[in-house]
Amino acid sequence: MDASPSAPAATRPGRAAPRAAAPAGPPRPALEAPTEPVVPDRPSLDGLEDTWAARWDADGLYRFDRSAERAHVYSVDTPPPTVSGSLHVGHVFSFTHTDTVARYRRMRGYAVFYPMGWDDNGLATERRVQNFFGVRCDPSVRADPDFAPPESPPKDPVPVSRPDFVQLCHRLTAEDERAFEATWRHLGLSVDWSLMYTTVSDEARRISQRGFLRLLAQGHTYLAEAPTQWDIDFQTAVSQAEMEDREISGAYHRLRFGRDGHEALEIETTRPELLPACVAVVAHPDDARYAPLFGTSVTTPLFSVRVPVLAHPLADPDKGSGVAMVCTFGDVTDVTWWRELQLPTRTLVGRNGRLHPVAWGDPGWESDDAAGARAAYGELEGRSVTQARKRIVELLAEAGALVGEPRTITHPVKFYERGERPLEIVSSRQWYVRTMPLRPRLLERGRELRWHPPHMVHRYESWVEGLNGDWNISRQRFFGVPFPVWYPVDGEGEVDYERPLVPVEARLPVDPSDDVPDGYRQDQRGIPGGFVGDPDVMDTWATSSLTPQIAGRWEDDPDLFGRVFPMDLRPQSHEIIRTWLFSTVVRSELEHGVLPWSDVAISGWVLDPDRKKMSKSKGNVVTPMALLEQHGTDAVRYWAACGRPGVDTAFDEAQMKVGRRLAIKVLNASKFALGRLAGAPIPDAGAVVAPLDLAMLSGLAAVVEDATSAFEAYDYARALERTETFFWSFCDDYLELVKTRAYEDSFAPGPVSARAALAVALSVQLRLLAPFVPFVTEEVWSWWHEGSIHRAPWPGVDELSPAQHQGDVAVLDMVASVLGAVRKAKADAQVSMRAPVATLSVLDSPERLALLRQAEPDLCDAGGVAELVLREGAPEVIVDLA
RNA sequence: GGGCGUUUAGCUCAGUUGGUUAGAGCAGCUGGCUUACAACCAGCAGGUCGGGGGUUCGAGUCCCUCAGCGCCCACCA
Repeated sequence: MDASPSAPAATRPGRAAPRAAAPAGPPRPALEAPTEPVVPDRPSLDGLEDTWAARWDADGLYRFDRSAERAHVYSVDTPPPTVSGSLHVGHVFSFTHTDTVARYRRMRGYAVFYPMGWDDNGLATERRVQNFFGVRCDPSVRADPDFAPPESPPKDPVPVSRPDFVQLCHRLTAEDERAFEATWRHLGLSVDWSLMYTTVSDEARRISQRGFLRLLAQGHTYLAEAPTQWDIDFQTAVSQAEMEDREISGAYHRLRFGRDGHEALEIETTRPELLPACVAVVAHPDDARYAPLFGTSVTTPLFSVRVPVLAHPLADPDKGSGVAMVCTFGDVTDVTWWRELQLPTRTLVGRNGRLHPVAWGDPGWESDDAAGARAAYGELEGRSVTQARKRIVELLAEAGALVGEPRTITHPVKFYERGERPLEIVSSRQWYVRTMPLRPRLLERGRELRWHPPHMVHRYESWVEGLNGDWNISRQRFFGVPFPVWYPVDGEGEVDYERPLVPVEARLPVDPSDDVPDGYRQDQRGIPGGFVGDPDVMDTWATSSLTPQIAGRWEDDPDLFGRVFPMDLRPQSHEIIRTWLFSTVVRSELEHGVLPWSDVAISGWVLDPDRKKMSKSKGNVVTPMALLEQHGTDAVRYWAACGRPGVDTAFDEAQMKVGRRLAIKVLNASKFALGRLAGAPIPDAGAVVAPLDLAMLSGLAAVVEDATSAFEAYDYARALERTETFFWSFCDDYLELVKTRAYEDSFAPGPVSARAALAVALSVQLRLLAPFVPFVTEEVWSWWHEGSIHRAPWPGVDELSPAQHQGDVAVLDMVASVLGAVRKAKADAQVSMRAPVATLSVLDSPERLALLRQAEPDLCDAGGVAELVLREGAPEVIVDLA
């Protein structure tokens, strides 16, 4: 509701009581007096984007006022788009939603902190750089001071050094970012470009590294050698949040395990190639079939390795034969069994996805037939997982250890979301953030957040509840934020991972592959008694989880940070709740002990007309700039703003055409209204006395209240819908009804009332529409105001006084319905709407006729009615055309 | 397997605590150059509100159940 202290909390019969006192907001901006209207002869939408975007920039219109106190600040944790190509229509959609909210808050008087960031850190960028230039990062290549990328991408990628590769990343992202910014300006996003940040900048790297060091100092992060989900193509570890299931085809292979003096034990597996890595077989503790075997051992075929038969509740009696073989590591269940049953480790698959050499017969690789195992493994070693699978099936069949034919199935397998081959689990050393102990707290925090729409909280909760391990933040990649850590090398040349060397915060950002830890010299790198730098970079989310801190310049500018953090709004799409939203909550909780924002607004996806998510791979992506130029920005924004919060919305050019019509209507209706106001001082709302005018303003007051409460609830779409509906009936009915009276060259109360009502109604409606169609409303506002509409106050019902106390909406409704009957009669008679009506007879109740009497002349003028007869009777309208 | 959302006119969608004959836009059809707007205006037609059951004086709205579609999560041998 209106926060202005001058706004009377008036209650009227039949209207809901004012809502509970709004939280202390900023003072309402003053509404400047209009100037003499100057209306173009032929108003047009063409070129408005360029004109006004340049003007807003020159005027610093959206500059954040950093002197504002926290209670008067509205801060937005804008999602930084990934710089790996181009923006798409989904960005336009969701960023428009946020922009309408930011514009609303600004008009409410808030100092809006609305930055833009570019996420140019990470694998997506590496991939784009590789393809764009035709290069491949090879850390073993030495940096070339005269390095230049190939003129055009060659067939075979050119290996380049890590520093040169990173330079190319910077170069390409900088180009992309310029194009992105141009698109956003054309879209009219009201961001403060002086707050722009990138996730690979020195500032972002400093904050990211500082955040890591704080986690380390407080024991929230640790280094561990452990089974790790590994992408064999990208050659990097992957966290749970970056994994997805894909249904692929596989096959059950039934294998025969030897038992001394007994019939063979049959087990089924989809990964027979991991048989050499088998460390146990398990069955369910309650499975009577296998209970006698618990505690005994069986022997693997081909490799003759004795493995124990163990009981574990995760074994499913209904799956396969009810016995599973445990390998290190075939899947995450193997990891669980390995950990909980304290099984030995026999790793097979290397980081390149091939089976590495194994010392059969040595400790850890004992076999009853080491020579046989060596021979069998010789057929597999060096092969890829799929090749090895094919070969071992042949070997098993030859050995008579394969029962029947493999049964083809389709089953879900874990993939890296960007990857092309199934993830393998390898043992590796990684940095982890302790999220598991935090889960109950994180669930509480999730419930404290205000979610828009509310049901999105379920996605967060199911994610947190389903976490199965701490957050792995190490990535074995090149273009990212390095870990600010070195390790001492002892006299034997062994790296001591237990005592990492860290820099003081004042040194950040550092690159440990280039910089030297305090107390060491560069020539001690990699030698006994010296040091080595941590070779990895952080997970992209380890940096992106700090966007509130980066945008708010945490520690670098404490005054600013104190005014914007915790932030008010996190806008984002639902697909990254488990990554960006979750990780941001984690970091804020660990570092600051608070939620990073009070509200989160989740936008839906843009679907193509076939109801599929729009994506590049389907080739159905329309570039935003082309769209904006074709339909006009306001039209595209209108389409976007019609998409309900959190609801997937069809890409619909027809809806953009509707938006364009609305924008044109705003021009034309304004031209009409303001044309009547030229040449004399514009009367204010106090001059509105005609019942029809008061009725219209009363209706508008209800729209203002509705639009305001909708925006407060982040339902921009409802605010637009209510405003738009009113605006069209305002044009179709009210403007037609008052046209004649407003044209009258007179200062009698009637004509003055009409002109005052037009001025007030236009002013209020333009401001209600400004967050949605910022260009056309600014254009029209400029015809009769000095300043920008986007710094004008959001309308309050007090502006429509005294109308809200005296108006009766029923007057306008009644008159409009009779006018509608007149129009229908003319349409039925196939005559012009201008055709005269000799006699218009209205039969109705005395009460309704009384409503009509209050606007008799307006009705007759609008309908071309010569004689109006009002009679009591059963409701009927008789139109007697001349 | 668990969960969330969704299903209203040919299409895209409103429908806020249950309350007259269920609304809008687009597309369609019929007319109209009307000094704000022909990039316009007026009018018409079009729906057993996914199926079934229940609560109620009254259900698109609340409850149960089934189905379709979409998504999220899951230990996937």
